[in-house]
Amino acid sequence: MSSFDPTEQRLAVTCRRQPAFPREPAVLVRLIKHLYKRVHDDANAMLKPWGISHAEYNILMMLYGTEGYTLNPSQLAEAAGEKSANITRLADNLCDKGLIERTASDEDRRKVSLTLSRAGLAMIDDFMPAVCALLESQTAGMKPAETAQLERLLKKFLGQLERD
Amino acid sequence: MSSFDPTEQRLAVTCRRQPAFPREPAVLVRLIKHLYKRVHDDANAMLKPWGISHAEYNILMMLYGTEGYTLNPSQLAEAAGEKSANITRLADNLCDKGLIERTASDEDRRKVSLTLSRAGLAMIDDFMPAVCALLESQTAGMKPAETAQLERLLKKFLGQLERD
DNA sequence: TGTTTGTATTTCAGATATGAAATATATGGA
DNA sequence: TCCATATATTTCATATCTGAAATACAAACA
Repeated sequence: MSSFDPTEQRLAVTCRRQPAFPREPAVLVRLIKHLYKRVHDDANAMLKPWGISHAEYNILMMLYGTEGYTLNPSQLAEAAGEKSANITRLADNLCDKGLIERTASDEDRRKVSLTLSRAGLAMIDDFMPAVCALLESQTAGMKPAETAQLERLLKKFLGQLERD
Repeated sequence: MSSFDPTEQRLAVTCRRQPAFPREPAVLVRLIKHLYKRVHDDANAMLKPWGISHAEYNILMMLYGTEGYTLNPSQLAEAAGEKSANITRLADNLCDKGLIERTASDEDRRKVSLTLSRAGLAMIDDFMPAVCALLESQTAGMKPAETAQLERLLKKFLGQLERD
C-alpha cells in the first residue's frame, strides 16, 4: 500500500470520464510530484540539526562539486534548478551564516562570485555521513541495474520535456 | 545537451572528493527535482489562460476523479500531495472563484466536503484538450514499454522511500 | 456523565519562491 | 564615440507553502 494509490485510483476514474486523457504521462507526472515532495521533506528533516534547508544544501553541494568551489549566481541557478531571484535570497542567507562568500568579479563587473568558505567546507564534512546514509537508504531496495535503468529513463523523459 | 549536465558534472566531482558519497541515489534525487520543476513550470504556463495554478488544477482533477466529485480536505491532501494547511488556502481560492463548494458534513461535524461545482466541471471540459496535448507531448519520444518501465521503477523508488 | 484521547480542519506567523521591473555592465556595430 | 541590444544580478511586491498552535467535534470508557 503506497500513498500513491489514492491518486492512481482517481486518475483511473478520470480516464473513464475523459477517453482522450492519456493515462501514462499523467501517472508519471504525478509520481514525479509525489517523489519530489517526499525527497524534499526527508532532506529537510535530515538537515535540520545543521540549520540549513534542502535548497541551501543544494547550493553548498553545487559549489562543492566545482573546481575552485566557486560559481556565479546564474551558473548556480542552472545547477541547483532554482530561479535566479531565489539564488540571490539563498546566497544572502548562506553569506549571513558564513558558509559562502560573495565577491565581485573584475573580469566582468556584472558578475558575482560565490565561493564556499572554510566554514562551509567544514559543515559539508560534518553532515556528509548523514547525507550518505539517507541517500543509501533511499535506494536500498533497488538493484544496481534497476537504478541505472531508472536513471536512463528519467534522463530520456527530461530530454523529451526539454526538446525545443 | 541537457540542462542536467552541469548538475551531473558536479556530482561527479563530489564523488571524487567524497569517496563514500553514493552517486546513484544522488543522481536520481536531483533528476527528480529537475523534472518536477520543469513539469510544474510547464503546467503553470499551460494553465495561465484559465487563471488557475498547477496546485489548483491538481485539486480540481482529484475531485473530478472521485465518484460524486467530493472529497474531504484530508483526503485531498493525500491525493494531491499537499499539506493540509495548504489545502485550506487552495480550497478558499477555488471557492472564491466558484469552482468548488464547501459544505459541512452532518454525519461527522468535524468534516468538510469539497465538491466540484458546475462551473468547475465546465472549466475542466474547457481546458482538457490543452491538458491532453501537453501530457502527450511530454512522453511523445518514449515507447510505451519505456513509459511502463519508468512507471514501475518510480513506484518501486517511492515504495522504498516510504518503507517504515 | 465527565474525562481523556484522538481526529479534522483552520488560523497564523514566518519561510520560501516567483515574475516583472530596475540596475549595472558588456558587446558589437554605425 | 554613441547607441542599441544583450547579459548578470538584484529588488520588490506578491504568491505560495509550511509547522505549530488553536478550535471544534468524536469516540472510548471509567
